[in-house]
Amino acid sequence: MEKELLAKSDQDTRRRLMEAAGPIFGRRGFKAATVREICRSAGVNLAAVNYHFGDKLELYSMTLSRCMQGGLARHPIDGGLSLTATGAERLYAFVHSFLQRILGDGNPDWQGQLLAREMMEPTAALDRLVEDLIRPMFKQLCSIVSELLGARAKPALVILCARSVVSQCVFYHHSRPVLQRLSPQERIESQQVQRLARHITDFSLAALAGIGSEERG
Amino acid sequence: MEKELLAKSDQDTRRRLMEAAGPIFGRRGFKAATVREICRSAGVNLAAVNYHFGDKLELYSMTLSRCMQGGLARHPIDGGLSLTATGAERLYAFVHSFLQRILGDGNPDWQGQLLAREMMEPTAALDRLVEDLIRPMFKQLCSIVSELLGARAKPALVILCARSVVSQCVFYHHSRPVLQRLSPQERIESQQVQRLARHITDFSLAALAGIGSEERG
Amino acid sequence: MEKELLAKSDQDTRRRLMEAAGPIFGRRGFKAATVREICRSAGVNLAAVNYHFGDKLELYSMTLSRCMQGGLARHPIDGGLSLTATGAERLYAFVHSFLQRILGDGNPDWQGQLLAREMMEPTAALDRLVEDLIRPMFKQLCSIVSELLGARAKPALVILCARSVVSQCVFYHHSRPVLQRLSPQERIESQQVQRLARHITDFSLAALAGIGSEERG
Amino acid sequence: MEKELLAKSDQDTRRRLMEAAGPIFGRRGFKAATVREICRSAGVNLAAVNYHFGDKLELYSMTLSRCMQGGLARHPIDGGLSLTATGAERLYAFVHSFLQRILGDGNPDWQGQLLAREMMEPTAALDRLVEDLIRPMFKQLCSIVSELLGARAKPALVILCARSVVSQCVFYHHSRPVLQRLSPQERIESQQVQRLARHITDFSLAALAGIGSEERG
DNA sequence: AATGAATGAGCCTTCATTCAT
DNA sequence: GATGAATGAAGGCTCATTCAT
Repeated sequence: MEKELLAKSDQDTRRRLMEAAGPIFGRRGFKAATVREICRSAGVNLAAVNYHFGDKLELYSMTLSRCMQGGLARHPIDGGLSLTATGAERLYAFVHSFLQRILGDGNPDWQGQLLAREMMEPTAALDRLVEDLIRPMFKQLCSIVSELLGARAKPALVILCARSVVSQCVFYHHSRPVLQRLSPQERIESQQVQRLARHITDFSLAALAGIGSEERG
Repeated sequence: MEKELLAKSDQDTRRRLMEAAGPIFGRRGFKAATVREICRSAGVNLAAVNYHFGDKLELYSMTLSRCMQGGLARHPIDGGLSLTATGAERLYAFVHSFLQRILGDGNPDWQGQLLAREMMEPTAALDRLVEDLIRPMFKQLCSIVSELLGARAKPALVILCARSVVSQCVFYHHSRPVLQRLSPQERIESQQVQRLARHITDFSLAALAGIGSEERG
Repeated sequence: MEKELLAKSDQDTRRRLMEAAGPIFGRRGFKAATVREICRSAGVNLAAVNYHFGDKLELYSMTLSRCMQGGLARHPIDGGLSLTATGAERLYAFVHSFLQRILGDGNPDWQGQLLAREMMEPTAALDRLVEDLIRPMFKQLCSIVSELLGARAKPALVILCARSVVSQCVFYHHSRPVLQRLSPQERIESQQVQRLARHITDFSLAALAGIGSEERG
Repeated sequence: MEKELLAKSDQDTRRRLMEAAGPIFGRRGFKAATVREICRSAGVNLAAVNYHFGDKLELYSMTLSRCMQGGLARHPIDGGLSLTATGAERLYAFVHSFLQRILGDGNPDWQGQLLAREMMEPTAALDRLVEDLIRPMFKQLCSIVSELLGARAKPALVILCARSVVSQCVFYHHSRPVLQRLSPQERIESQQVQRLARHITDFSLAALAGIGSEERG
């Protein structure tokens, strides 16, 4: 009856479980992650997952949605730019904050992995993820691209170009194991984020400046 | 007697296993796929995997490399270009054959999924895959990019630009579920491959034409 | 309801497993014994071994050490001798309790077989067995031998003589099948234990009295 | 059709199998030894065991009986002593040749292990082993003991004493793993055979000289 | 006569889940 | 409300054996 005095004070078992589940689901994937490992990591009883969440899948869903909300809160889409920023500045800000989110140091990438897995092997949770998080972000990028394209900004071209920009960012996350093997000496880490953001921005600015203005030979 | 009329047409248990393993590993991933399901699907005995491949990982490894070699055979990197092709033509050929390999073909999507999974969650098989297939392909792209950059082709820049090109291609595969939800009306299928290849090439050509020659404002 | 009437009388699955494991490991050996047979014999679920012991080897290890401790508890090394006992009395007590342990008791032969197997074909469990149980027992025998040798008790000789004593005891167990075939009419059973203990003690006392004092002819 | 020219010339596959089977059965035991390992070691096809011997058990039986015959041929029971040898000399010769057989260097003990296993877990083959090999050897030892006991040589005492002698020899084989752990620094190898034979003989001679002549107090 | 290929039974282990306090 | 104990289903793998040349 003095249980409340212990660290595992009653109801926060739920919270501990979700905090432990995030990295493990992220690293291992839904199937390969085990309830045992999560419970051990959370320091709770093996039966706690079924008791608090019913089953493994429900714990996964909860973890995923909590992860989304957290990511959105920590890295606002517009990175706190002034309204007078140029298109190039806004593009750099977008790219840099995107890279920061998926390559950054604080949380060791499990959030990125968790979302990336969900994107490859979608569950019902992906629909909400797209509407709440991804679509707003993509619309913002489209407006930046649109501004940079100026008169050439037809809707179809804007979307294609926005995809070209964002693809360069996610590439460094999705393909990281391949990149590490192709260039073992290069460290794709947080110190490199600036350099990568600079290149992606430059590449994209040049592309946006040139595309559509001349006919292809 | 001659043979059984349908199953086990020759002594091709090995081939049957690999053909059955591809889609299953692709759909489920290495861990979640079961040897039992693969054997059932191949119509062979459960122990056949051990006999022919030693263990599950080796079967996976073989399947993976056969999958990529098959893709390369059907869509050679240079798409049958003449030696007099311009840099722009070679870039288009590269991009188009790449997209064809991962989006086109009759085969559903299991080949793409298989490779995408391996890149996100590498097993021991990735090392061989990178050395045997990815690195040569990447080097070829680097030579194209280098030609297009001309005098500005410093090694570091060439690599970054090659990544920017290839990232736009893989994006359409890795992020397909997200794209389908962002633009439900758009059908990202083999008919679209030409249009996408055209855009990626144009975007990249413009970028390669402009990058490094002028300072960013 | 109270409980089930017969099986699973308490929460003694652990104990039931160890009791079932003893005879089976003894009869079949570690490798040939199967977890399935042990669980069936114990009336518990197949996964209980993993839950309670981690794996088969740990169950074996526990069974082994419990078996030897049980034997020691039933037949203490010094057989309840007074402190004023002579060396000859202590030697007889040692030999008699040793034989009782491996030949006597109601239990059939599985305890002896279990230990004999482990000594011939050691697993990781033997190390612990030697340190915890065999070495103390051997040291006790050495002290008895040392007392009987008196002034001739050089360390090397003490060890060799102690081995000579203990070897005569274990022989009746290890070589039982051969002895039964050599002397079919003789019943090597618990009734004979006293007679055998008497011979081994006499033989060893005479040896210890004579060895080292005279040159061999 | 030129198969006869190869090393695996036709029929000696049988011989190769039996030669390979001996050490493997000896080291691992019947159950733990695998047909695969034996065939690989013999350099023959996996199916050869079943083809030549019907099954694994028959190969084991053949190997065992061949091993017995070989052991008998190499180490004659009486070690080539002159007929004028004293009892003490004959006892030493017996002990030394016995130890040589089970601890000696030439064949790395697999024969001893094979026989020891058969003694602990007898199959039908043990009967023959006892009659052909062990009983003659034991009778010879009895005659030596009888000579040394002189007037005290009652049949029952002779047998008990002969067992006490032989038990000290086999002990160094059966309990070798325990001895290695009890005295890790001591190397129980062929160089030691002489020293051990000397001790066992001295111990036994002293015992035989003293036993039965005086009453135990 | 001899073998590469294939098989089915069985092994130990792991898993998410449920039960009985 | 929360947990240690127990469970049944399944997984990958190994084995001796048989089949089809």
